[in-house]
Order: sequence, then structure tokens, then C-alpha cells
Amino acid sequence: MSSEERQKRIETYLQKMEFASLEELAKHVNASVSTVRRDLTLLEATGTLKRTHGGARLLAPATDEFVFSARDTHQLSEKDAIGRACAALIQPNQSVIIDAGTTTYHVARYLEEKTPHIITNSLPVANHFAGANRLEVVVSGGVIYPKLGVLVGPLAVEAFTKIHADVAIMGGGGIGLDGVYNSHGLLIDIQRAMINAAQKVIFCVDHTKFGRQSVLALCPLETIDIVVTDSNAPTDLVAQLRERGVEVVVAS
Amino acid sequence: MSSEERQKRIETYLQKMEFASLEELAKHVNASVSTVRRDLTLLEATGTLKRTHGGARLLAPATDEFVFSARDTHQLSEKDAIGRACAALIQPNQSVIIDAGTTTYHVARYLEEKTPHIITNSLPVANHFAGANRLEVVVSGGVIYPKLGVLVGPLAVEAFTKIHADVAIMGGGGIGLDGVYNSHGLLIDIQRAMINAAQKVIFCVDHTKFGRQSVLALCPLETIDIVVTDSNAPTDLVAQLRERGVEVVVAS
DNA sequence: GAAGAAATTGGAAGATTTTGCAAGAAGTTT
DNA sequence: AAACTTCTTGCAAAATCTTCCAATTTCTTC
Repeated sequence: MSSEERQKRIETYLQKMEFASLEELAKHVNASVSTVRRDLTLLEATGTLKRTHGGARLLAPATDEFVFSARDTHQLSEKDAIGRACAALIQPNQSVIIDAGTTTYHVARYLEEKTPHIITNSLPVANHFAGANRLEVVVSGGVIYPKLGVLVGPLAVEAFTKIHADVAIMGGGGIGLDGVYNSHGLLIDIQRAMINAAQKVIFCVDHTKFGRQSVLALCPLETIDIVVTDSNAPTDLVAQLRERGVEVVVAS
Repeated sequence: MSSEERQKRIETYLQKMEFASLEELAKHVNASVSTVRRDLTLLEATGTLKRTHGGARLLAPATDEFVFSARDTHQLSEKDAIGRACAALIQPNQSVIIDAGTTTYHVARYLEEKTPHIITNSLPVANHFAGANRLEVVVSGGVIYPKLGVLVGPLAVEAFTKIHADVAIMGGGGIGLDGVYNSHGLLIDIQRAMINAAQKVIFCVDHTKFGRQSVLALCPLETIDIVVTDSNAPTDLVAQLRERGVEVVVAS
């Protein structure tokens, strides 16, 4: 790979991730950290990015990106870890439904290398893959739910009733021994359609969601195959979930 | 293989890949690296590509109407003017279909104040309105066409056959006295569905599109109600369009 | 059609650039 | 302040580029 190509790749990678560590970049472009370092100094000079300790950050983040992805520093590292761990559960070439939400968005960031088929109703997820031409991304139709960037309404539900996928990667507002909860009424129908369309259901929930009961019940525990969470999740609840037959992956 | 043929092949290969290493090119055109090197120096002189260490990069990456980039500064002010003029044609509360493409994207930027209902298959347009919660935006489903950020395929076509709108704001690759042309085969079906779904059809085309015939015929002149263009459009062609009953708006 | 001229091609030697590593400096965390 | 990570700098190895040369092909001229 030529140096220019490498730099271009670094740039596009950063446009997706906003921030990336040196090791991460080196691995992604298949070069040594030294080389990436040099590339970064060059790219910094052109004004496309800013070097930081341990990595680089995009200087002018794509303006049309969603506020939530950029501003969401809430439990960032936990969600990142969950994203990585969940992506590891996906086999290459599987078809994957990705739910809307910040946690599931972080899963999407790590899915590209698996080259799966992706189906989503989340605009941020769609955007994330819009530049990649290696994988096929299906976007459900629907009405944009303001601020969240989710496609909702009958068109969205209909889209998922027509689709079959290997895995559904879901998010939720709360999880307990009696199942998963969510707060947005408009989303419930769509999420149920997603779950029905998939053979295997993975829920990604950070530790703050444990024991929380939101307004609306989404589905019982039996529906869930795997729960992915972070290391701060209450151990007793995790154990109880496992007792009831749910596989729980704790991301470090 | 003659040298010209080889150079042409290198060119088309690069148009696909954007980057290519020497070895890669040498293998592709079945010649030695030395020869490819010489070819590259020649091609660099003609301005089609730029040599880099270890390979070559396309100098002017194929920039047609539908290749979308947030940093698209190509004829920026003209497109902006067209966008403003076209938005002025829309009445409040009308339902508007917005085609994908850079020019139509600029229309979208001026539509917010009209609070119309918007239907689109363009991710950039969808993104633009995702933050605004005053207007309803319907996104057609579909598969993301890599790099373009357009939703294509049967899902997209189907969505537009179910919809009725007051106005369709369309883009195109070329316009002449025999109608509008486009270069992307996958988009033709969708664009036709859009046109059928709308009562009134507005085409937004900058001056570079006049007299150009792209690969595929999209629709005849009779289908078009209004053409919006910029002040550099050839006056004779504009006059001829008007003679044939097309309303032409020239944005200043 | 043949001999010579001109251009093209593939390869090799030396110059140049790029890359990866290591040691010390600088910064960050505990 | 100590332990740790990351950054800079210098250097040797590797890759790539330029330049030159001989072999081959193509063109011209007779």
C-alpha cells in the first residue's frame, strides 16, 4: 500500500470513529505505529486532523453526523467495550439486524471487518456504513424520529416483517429478571418485529440498565439468547440471569 | 497490447480503485513494472493521475452529480443559488419528494422554513433534517449504494409507488431538448417512481448539465414542469426549452 | 521484402525515500 | 514521586525511484 493510500484510509477511518488510538490505526492500515505516527504528523499539517496523546482526533467532524454520537461521552469506554465484545460474537457473512440506540451504535463501529449483511432502522448506523463499499446495508424505511435519528412508523415495521436475519443486536432501557424494558412507545413495535425477524437475539445493555424497569415491557427473558454488558454490571443479577438460561457476556 | 491501450487500461483501473500500486498495475496490464512506471510518468503529464511512492492515485476522482461528499465545493455557489431558487417555488405544507444528488441536497438546505412534508431516499438529506423536529421526514427503505449515500433497490422503488406527493425535486446527469439523462442505472427506476408519485416535477440542474447526454434516458421534456438552473446556463438552450413549454427558472 | 533507424521494453546499479526499531525525552497516571 | 505510557530522534534495513543499457519490436526507406 502506498503512503498516500494509507493516509487516505486513516482519514476515512477517523471520519467514522472520530477518535482512534495509534495501535488501532496501525492495525487497520497494516503498518507499524512509527509509520502511522509520521502519517499523522503529515495529516495534521494539512489540517484534516489533530494529534493527541495516544492517537488522533478528527478536526472537523462531519457536520451531518448525529449529535448523539459525538456528544455521547456517557459511559463511553463501557459502551465501546460492549461494542467490541458484541461484534466478536458475530460470524463473517452473517446477516445482522442492528437496533437504534447509542450502545448498539458502538457495536456497528466494530462490525465492518466481519463484512456482514446489515439491516437497520438507525440513521447513524446507516451513515457509518455509507462510505464502505464492501458490505451491503439495508435501511428500513420510515419516518425520522426527531433527534434520535431512528426510522419509525408502519413503513419501518413492515420492512422488518419481510426480512429474515441471523442475529438481532438490540438495545433497551432497562433489564431485569422479568425481561427487557424500553421507554419509547414508538420503538416497541419495531423492536418486536426485529426480534421476530432474527434467529438469535443479542441484547447490549450497560450496567446502568440493570434492575431498571422502564415504562414498557419489550420482551421476556426467554426471548433473549445473549446479553452483553460491561464489567460494572451487578454480579448478583448477572448470576441470576445465567441461572435462568441466558448467556451473559461481560466485556472488559 | 499497444502502449495506448495499456495506458487506457491503467486509467480505467484507477478510476475504479482510486489508488493502485505499481505491482498491482503491472500485473493487471501484463507488463513489467518499468513499463508501468513510464506509462505513469506520461499519464501524470497529461494530468489524469498523480504518481506516488509505490503507485499512483487518481487526480480527479470521478465527480458526477450523485457522488456525494460533505466537502463538495464543486460549483458550490451555483448550486446554492439553485437551491434557494427552487425552495422558493415550494408552498408551505406541501409534500415534497427530494431526489438524491448534490444539487437537490442544496435545495433541502433551504426547505426547512417551509415546513413541508419531505420524502427522500437520500441519506444526506435525511441526515440534514434528522435534527429538526418541526417537520416530518419519510425515508424510503432500500440498500445503501456505496459512496453515494442513496437508498436503492426494490424496497426503495416500492416505497415511492405507495406515496403521493405534491412536488418532486429531481436531479439529473444531463439535460437537452429530448429530455433528461442520468448515468446510474440503479437510480433510473427510483427516479421514475418518484416522478410518477408527484403531481409536479421540478428538475434542478446546474449549467454544466446542459446539452450533455448521459448513458441513460430518464424522461422526456413533457414530464417536466419546471427546470431550475444557474445564470451560466446557455441562453439558447434555455430559450428552446421555454419554447417547448417548460418553465425555466434561472437563479442568480 | 530486407536493411537500417527509431521506438519500446525489461532489467540492473546506484541514488533516494520510506519504514520499522530502539533509546532517551516528555508527558500521564497512580 | 514513582511507574507507566507515549513521543521524538537517530539510524539501519527495506522498498522504491531514477538512470542507463541491451534486447526486442515496430517503423521507415529503399
